[in-house]
Amino acid sequence: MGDIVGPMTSSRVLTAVAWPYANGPRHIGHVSGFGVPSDVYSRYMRMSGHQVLMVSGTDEHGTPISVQAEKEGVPVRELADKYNRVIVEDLQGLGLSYDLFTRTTTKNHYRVTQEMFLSLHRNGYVVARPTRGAISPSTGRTLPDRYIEGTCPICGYASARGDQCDNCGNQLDPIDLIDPRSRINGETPQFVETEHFFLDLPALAESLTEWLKTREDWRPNVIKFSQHLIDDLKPRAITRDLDWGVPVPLDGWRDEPMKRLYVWFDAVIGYLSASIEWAARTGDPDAWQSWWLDPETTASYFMGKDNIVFHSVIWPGILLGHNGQGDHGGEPGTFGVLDLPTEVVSSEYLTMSGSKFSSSRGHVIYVGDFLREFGPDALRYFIAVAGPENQDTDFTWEEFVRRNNTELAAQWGNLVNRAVSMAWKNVGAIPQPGELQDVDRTLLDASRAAFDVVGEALSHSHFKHGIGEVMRIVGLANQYLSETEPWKLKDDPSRRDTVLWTVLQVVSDCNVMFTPFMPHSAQKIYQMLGGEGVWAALPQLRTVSEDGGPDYPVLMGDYASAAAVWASRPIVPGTPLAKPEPLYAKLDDKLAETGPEWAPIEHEG
RNA sequence: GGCGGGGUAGCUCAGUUGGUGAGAGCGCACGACUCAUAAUCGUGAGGUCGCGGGUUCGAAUCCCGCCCUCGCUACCA
Repeated sequence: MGDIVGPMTSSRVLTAVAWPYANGPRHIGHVSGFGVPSDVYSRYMRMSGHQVLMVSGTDEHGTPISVQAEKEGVPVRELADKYNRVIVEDLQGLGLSYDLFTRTTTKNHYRVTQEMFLSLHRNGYVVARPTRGAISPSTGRTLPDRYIEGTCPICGYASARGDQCDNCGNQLDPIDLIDPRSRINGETPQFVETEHFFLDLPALAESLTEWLKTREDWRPNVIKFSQHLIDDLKPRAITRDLDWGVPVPLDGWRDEPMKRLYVWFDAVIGYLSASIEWAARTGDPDAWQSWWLDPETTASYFMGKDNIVFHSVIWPGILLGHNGQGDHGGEPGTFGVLDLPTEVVSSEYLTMSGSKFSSSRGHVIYVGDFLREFGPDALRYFIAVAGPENQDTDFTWEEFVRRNNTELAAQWGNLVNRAVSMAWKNVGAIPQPGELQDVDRTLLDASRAAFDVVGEALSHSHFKHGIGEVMRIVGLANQYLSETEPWKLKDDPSRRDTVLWTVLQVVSDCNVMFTPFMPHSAQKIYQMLGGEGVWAALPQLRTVSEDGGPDYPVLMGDYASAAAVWASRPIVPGTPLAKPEPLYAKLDDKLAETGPEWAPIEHEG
């Protein structure tokens, strides 16, 4: 059995995955940033014996969802329901193994969010103060800076955004714009004095700094960016003038129709509320505590780089304040002394033609469309091997077709196919090996050694390195077949069977190591080699109820009972084999030139 | 403007704490094999490691300056 490598000695792992925003369907850039990496990590951790709790949900509050609802002419809750379901189905289709994927519009989430707020308030880390902000006169809602445009007071550019002028690059305050107007409906914003609650980050700065000093193994961009932010913290408003969100649970505020908690304040609390909901749904309401109150638990957060500030500063600040561990102390809050993040893993951006995915510019490939045409493992493979792990990465159909056809299908799929075919044709079962030769042992040793190398890489979220090492073993196995030429050993069946057994064992090993990356095909290969039952469990879509609230869909799954273990699994000679079917379909080269109908490549002209 | 990431073979990228003659895949050329999804295996061509200085016995790898590019810049999510 392969050792659990690296510093991961704790047995419990909390995988906290960024919450997709439910104002529309998600594109492949989103899932390449948080979805697939967090799932590969969680599946690996489960296979190596850790108890994993992987939670997330759709983020459904905030101005953009209200705006989108008006645009579509539906009530805001209806809009949230619609995109919640679309996103849930996309993530299920990808095979992301959430222990619970829920949403922020549950009663449970409202309760947990309000308790967190109250704990912070009691400890004095949340304070009310008057502030001036823009609102829409027709709706009374907060108008975020970027929803305001006008003429730049510095350069005279007519379409400057409220926060920054795209023409001269200067940072702006929306109140300084000449002739300001709302980008939503063109009306003139009203700048009003209003009272809001602020998270007192300066009162948490010292504690945050001390904590951040202990975080040494984060990706460099995350740690540097965070340290820089902490040098200059200002109090941050955590309420908005809005009717869509979690109410402020204080007298005088509770029934105020236009005061709600800021969407980001409630969204990060989702990690905790989802854990609590998960515990309740599994019949042990206190089970979440093992992942939140035990400092030995590893808590790994996954997100795109635009979310770093919320996970490395704001959320830890909220936790410290709740725990009474800020610069002026306090009492542990409602939920006890909660663990801060151990790892904050941030991805860069998947770009298209060098720019961010953008639905408004037609630069978008939706997850649902992609899955319908190509299936989950082709996308998962691509993201793992060519995703934006360390730097912005351009998605091209040409690259996707090439990776799929020459790597996934030709190198790995064909190895499985040729090995199983030969054994099936000659023996009809997994052959009985004779005495091993050096060439056999060399390949087997390389394959076994890879478990530690790949495991080490995955435990540190080095996905490209991990999957590259597995592909290297696949290459060694193809070389091995060229050298040993089992198809020429008809007059030496014992040697032939030894070679076929060897290569099948290595196919099995590679399949174990590919399992976190491609659970769907891993299950098929497992069965192809005689395995029975569930090897790599997939998430299930369930409809659940909540007292006093409407039913809603969630993803859950019974992953612990799956057979997958991170170790070489001895294949059993004599196990009957069937004629194999190709696992990975090759794509038409024309796709590389034209793109699919639903996302055609635009040629310049 | 400030901060951060990149700039390595035609393309996409690896290159741990500076050290044997700089790597992989794809593409290209030639060859081998024919079990397999016309897959696989071998050989070869091809690089001033963005530019200019510096530290060092020695730098793609450290320091300084510059150029190009992408992103972030917190009350957008």
